[in-house]
Amino acid sequence: MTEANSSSTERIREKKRVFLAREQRIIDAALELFIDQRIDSVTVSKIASRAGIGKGTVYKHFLTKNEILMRIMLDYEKQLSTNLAAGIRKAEAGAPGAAARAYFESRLARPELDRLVQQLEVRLADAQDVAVQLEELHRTRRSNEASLSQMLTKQIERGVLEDVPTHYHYLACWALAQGAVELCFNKSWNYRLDTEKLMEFITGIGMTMGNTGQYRADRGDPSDD
Amino acid sequence: MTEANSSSTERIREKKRVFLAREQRIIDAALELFIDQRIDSVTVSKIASRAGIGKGTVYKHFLTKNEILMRIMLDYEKQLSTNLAAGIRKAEAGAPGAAARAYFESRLARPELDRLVQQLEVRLADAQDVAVQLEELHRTRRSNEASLSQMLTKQIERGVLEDVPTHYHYLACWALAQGAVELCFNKSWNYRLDTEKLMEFITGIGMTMGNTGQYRADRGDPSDD
Amino acid sequence: MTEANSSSTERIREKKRVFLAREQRIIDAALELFIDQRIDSVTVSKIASRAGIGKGTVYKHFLTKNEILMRIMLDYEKQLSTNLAAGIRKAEAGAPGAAARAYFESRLARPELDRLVQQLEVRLADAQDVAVQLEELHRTRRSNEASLSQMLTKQIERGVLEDVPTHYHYLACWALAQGAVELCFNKSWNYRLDTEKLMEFITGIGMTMGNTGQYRADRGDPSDD
Amino acid sequence: MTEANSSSTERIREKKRVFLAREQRIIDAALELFIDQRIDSVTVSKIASRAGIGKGTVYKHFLTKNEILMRIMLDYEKQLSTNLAAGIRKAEAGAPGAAARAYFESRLARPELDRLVQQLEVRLADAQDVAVQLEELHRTRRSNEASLSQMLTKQIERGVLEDVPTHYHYLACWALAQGAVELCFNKSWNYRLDTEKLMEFITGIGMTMGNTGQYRADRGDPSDD
DNA sequence: TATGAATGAGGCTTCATTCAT
DNA sequence: AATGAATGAAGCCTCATTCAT
Repeated sequence: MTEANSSSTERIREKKRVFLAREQRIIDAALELFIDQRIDSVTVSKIASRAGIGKGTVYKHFLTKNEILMRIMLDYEKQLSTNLAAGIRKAEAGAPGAAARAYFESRLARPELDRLVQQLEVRLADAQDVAVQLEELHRTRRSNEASLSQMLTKQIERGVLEDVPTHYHYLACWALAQGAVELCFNKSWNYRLDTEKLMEFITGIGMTMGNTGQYRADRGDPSDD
Repeated sequence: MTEANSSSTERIREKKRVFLAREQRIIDAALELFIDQRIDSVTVSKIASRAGIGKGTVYKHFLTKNEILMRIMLDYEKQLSTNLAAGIRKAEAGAPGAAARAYFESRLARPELDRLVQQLEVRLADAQDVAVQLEELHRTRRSNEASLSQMLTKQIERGVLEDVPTHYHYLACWALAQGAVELCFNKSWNYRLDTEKLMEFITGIGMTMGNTGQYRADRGDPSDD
Repeated sequence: MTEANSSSTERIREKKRVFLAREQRIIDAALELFIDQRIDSVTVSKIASRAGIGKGTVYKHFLTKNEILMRIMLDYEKQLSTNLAAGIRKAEAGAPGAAARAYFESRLARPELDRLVQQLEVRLADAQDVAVQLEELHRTRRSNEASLSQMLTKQIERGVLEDVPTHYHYLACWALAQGAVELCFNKSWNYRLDTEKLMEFITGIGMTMGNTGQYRADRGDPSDD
Repeated sequence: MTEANSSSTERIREKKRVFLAREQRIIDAALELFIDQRIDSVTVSKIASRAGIGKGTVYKHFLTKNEILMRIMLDYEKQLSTNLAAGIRKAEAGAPGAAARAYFESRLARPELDRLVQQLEVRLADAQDVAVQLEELHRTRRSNEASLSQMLTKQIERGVLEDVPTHYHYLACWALAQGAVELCFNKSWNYRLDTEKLMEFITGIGMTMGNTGQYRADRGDPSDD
């Protein structure tokens, strides 16, 4: 019996594993398509076909097309959140600017993905389905604010940062990162080929923006951290 | 005959005037709708109806729907370009940061419009029709680069700005402005109500970003300029 | 100018006429299909194709498929209501049973249509679109109740009908007519070929049901009325 | 061996019992769902899930979804048939109207179920699968006609009923019952709350419809029979 | 010249049924 | 034997664009 049980349990686990793997295949297929082509030219049919499954199967995993988009956003946000948290810890351990650096590097690591998520968010803004999940996403995002504020308050007290509401600092960061990502793809400018150095320059700005100027934050080689 | 000629000429002119006025009405109607509601819920029908004309008439003015979007972008870009040029002149007349300020203020004057144009650009990126016009738009944009570079080079020589390629400076500006606009509408953050002050703070950053720190750029009351 | 005006007016009228004619063609096509085959095997595509127009055109006339069904119901109900009203007038003019006869004859004139409407009603019962129109239909129906009640009250006072709430009488009528229609199509029974006489028999019952028995209502030749 | 055999037989029987019990669970689940919600919103999935089994298992019991519907109809018809037979026996034992009463009471006992069966029948009318079973259902129904006719003939001879073909009498009954059931659910009328009394009134009509008027059939307390 | 009715490709979603495990 | 993931046909609806009047 024990053997039978364990084998049955294992089979169930195996099934779950396969199921989740297929779900990931759908996500991956969607991602590839979204990055390859215009968002609204990506249809459920194309996603299914690229994932190598039938159209109907997609709906075993996601209730609506929007849920696929949502899932991509949530996955991305989770990763970003983790990286930011690590950066905040470093910053509190005495490396001012580490949080900003972590944030920028995380978002600029795969700018095409970051940009995709930005665009998905616009598209899902008014979607009735996934409205709940979207609100949850926003809440998740805001949940980082507390620790950010705490860290920034300390730096303001130490005179490193300008004495403005803490959210001025991190929202400015958000904005610059957002724009930096967009910059990577803007047809007007991307004929420039030194994107990497440019992004480093911008990251540097992100790390020192709002500084009082009494101290210069470390803008040395990123590999320092 | 002369009279007849002139009256005929006038009649033609009048016709042209009416025609152009209607074209503007179409653009205005489209703009209002785009800002009011989700971009892809704006149909040619709605535009025509709000402009007070028939759907078919729209196609006497624009070959495709995309051309309307294109036109909105071009009009906006032209205005922005004018404002920036004025800023550059001021900057060369001895007000470092004036160009950046002009740029930020121009884009942040009607952030909803700026954002709309950003989104339209994404949407038109791969459109086959209007591809030519899009390229023209990009060229227009780049045409400011020469004067910007000239101005920035001077500031670098004077030691005001970091000695990096000039486009680093203005692209960072572009990015921050881009993100600032997006910030105004992001659902995660816009529960903040002091948008105006925040935008001022960011404008200040935009004006000093990339500064060497030897000099502090004017960040005083905007009305100073 | 007058001529121009009148010709323009006429042209507009002509257009309206053509438009309405096409609308009727859609209704007719739908009706034919609904009567020919199972209700849910009738698709918008089929309707359009039988009406000789494109699928999209249907949606110029009706917002949803359900609105087509609704329209069929409303048209039918209007006719029925008119006929019933005439019957009530006759009854009040001294022909007891005339109302019931009018009602039965109206519904049994085209039983396949009456049955279709019954089925459509079931199908539309929970439809979110057309919910308003459905409620209106119900109100229209009920609006006949007042005059029916008045007439029946008189007959009760004269001792012709049993002294029960007036709606017992007309609802019983409704039920019998409803069932009679269904009877015409029931596969278990319709091997009988004397449908006409059977319906006459049932109409007779409808006219006398609820009678006290003191008087025998006229059940003679229908052409008497 | 005998023991082994008997135990094996028992095991087979047990299996059969379990199998049939599950089949009943499927039927019951389907019934509950059909009565709860719109017919076409009931899917095989829902049925299986409410029956507490897997979707695939349903297809071990029924070849198609339609067969489930068919089974519901057959079960219902069987019950109705039994009740009617009892009524006929009573009528022949001297209680004219007992058959009609039995029929009405049987159908009006659970009008929602009766109505469901009516609707299922419409839906299955042209189904290719179950066509055979449907024909069988019709035959079952008709099989009552012989005894009904016999009984009615006697009553016609006794002058109780009008001298028309016997099927006129029972088909009129069928029609009234059919309509009465529909009446219970019609949205236009069901704001009335005295359904029970109304149904009694209609049952009374059903019992006397087609009577010559020389005798008044018993319309007293139902519990008399 | 202005119009708007007509079009139909194409998008999303549902669900009865199959079949490998 | 029981399961439920996979399938894909088919339905409804939208909307940019055309063209006859």
